[in-house]
Amino acid sequence: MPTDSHSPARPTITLPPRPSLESFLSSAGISPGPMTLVSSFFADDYSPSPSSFSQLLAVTPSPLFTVPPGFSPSAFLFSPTHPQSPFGMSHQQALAQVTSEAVIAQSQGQMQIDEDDASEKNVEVSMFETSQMSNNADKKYQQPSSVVVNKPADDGYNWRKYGQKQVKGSEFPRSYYKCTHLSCNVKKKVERAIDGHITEIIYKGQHNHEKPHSNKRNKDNSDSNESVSIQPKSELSWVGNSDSFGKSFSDCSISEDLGGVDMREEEGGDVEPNPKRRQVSSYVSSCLRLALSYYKCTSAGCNVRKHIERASMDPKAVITTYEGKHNHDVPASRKSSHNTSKPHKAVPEKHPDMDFGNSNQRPIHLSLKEEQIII
DNA sequence: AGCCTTTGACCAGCG
DNA sequence: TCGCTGGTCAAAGGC
Repeated sequence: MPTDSHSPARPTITLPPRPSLESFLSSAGISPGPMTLVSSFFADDYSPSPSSFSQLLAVTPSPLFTVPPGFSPSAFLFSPTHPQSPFGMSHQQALAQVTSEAVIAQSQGQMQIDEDDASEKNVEVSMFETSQMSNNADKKYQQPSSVVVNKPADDGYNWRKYGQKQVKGSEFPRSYYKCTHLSCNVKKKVERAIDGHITEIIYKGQHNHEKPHSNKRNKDNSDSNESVSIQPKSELSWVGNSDSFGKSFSDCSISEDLGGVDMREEEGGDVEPNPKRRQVSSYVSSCLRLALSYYKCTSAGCNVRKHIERASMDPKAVITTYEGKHNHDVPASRKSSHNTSKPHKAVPEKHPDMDFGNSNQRPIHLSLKEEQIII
């Protein structure tokens, strides 16, 4: 049994500053600071009818960047209705650029594991759709597509599925893939949400080769309608239903209060909500909210609720909103995912999602989550 | 023909 | 030791 078959610590990966990303953000007047790159994912199979599948990038408060004064979220939200950003970059291009940053970092082992600072500025990456996005972002965007649930995310490499396992607490199995490249031992696990969307891709090992060129199979992947929607995996347990997924999202009635979308800092946070953050928050809240699915924290006595919604400004964007504050600590087994100093095993859960530890809930959180890179 | 997915069985780790 | 669970193997079949 190879040593990498064990469950090692799942360190939080910190994306190092990368020039292209920085320049991209700086072009928007965004400087490094407490901000988060938020991504809402288009999810076609949420839709009752086939439609395009892509991704939406937005920026909301996060530990990574700061919204400058005068920042206009509407100017930074990329959507099909705002295909061209103020930075001369379509949202697809922006997506491609940002996501490719992550993939490059992953593939080159450049993600830095910063255990000491992980909670403050980590970017957890859970999705890799990037090379395909990079290459075919615009094209993909225009193409109708449906999610092919049985295929892994195309990250540019070729994978062979070698196993599938029913994961406790999930209706969907976990799939195991190996890189098909000769002598490359990279593996990945693909976990899926109850709705069939990929929620987490865990890479194990590093590719010792370049990404394959467009061979037939790869081309097929690239040109296929395959896409995935990935939501950051929850650190808490949630119950709920997704029955409302797929509901019509043509109207944009906003009736819920926006208290749950207050952008606040992590627990302990001292932090006064940045007006500009609120701007983002309010914008997202008032313009994008369409209830799709509701989840409730399974912890006894905890009334925190999570809404997964489709953005009205773009029906393919999925927005997660948290309502309330956890009155309990993060379950120990899940805490360990933040405590990268100790190995831990994956924790079964009923639904994928994100959490913010014991912190105040954030409405939207784009968490690019890279589980582990084992050399 | 080659590569892939599927699927049941097997193995190891852990409580 | 036993049962549970996650990870892997490998045969079978499909594309």
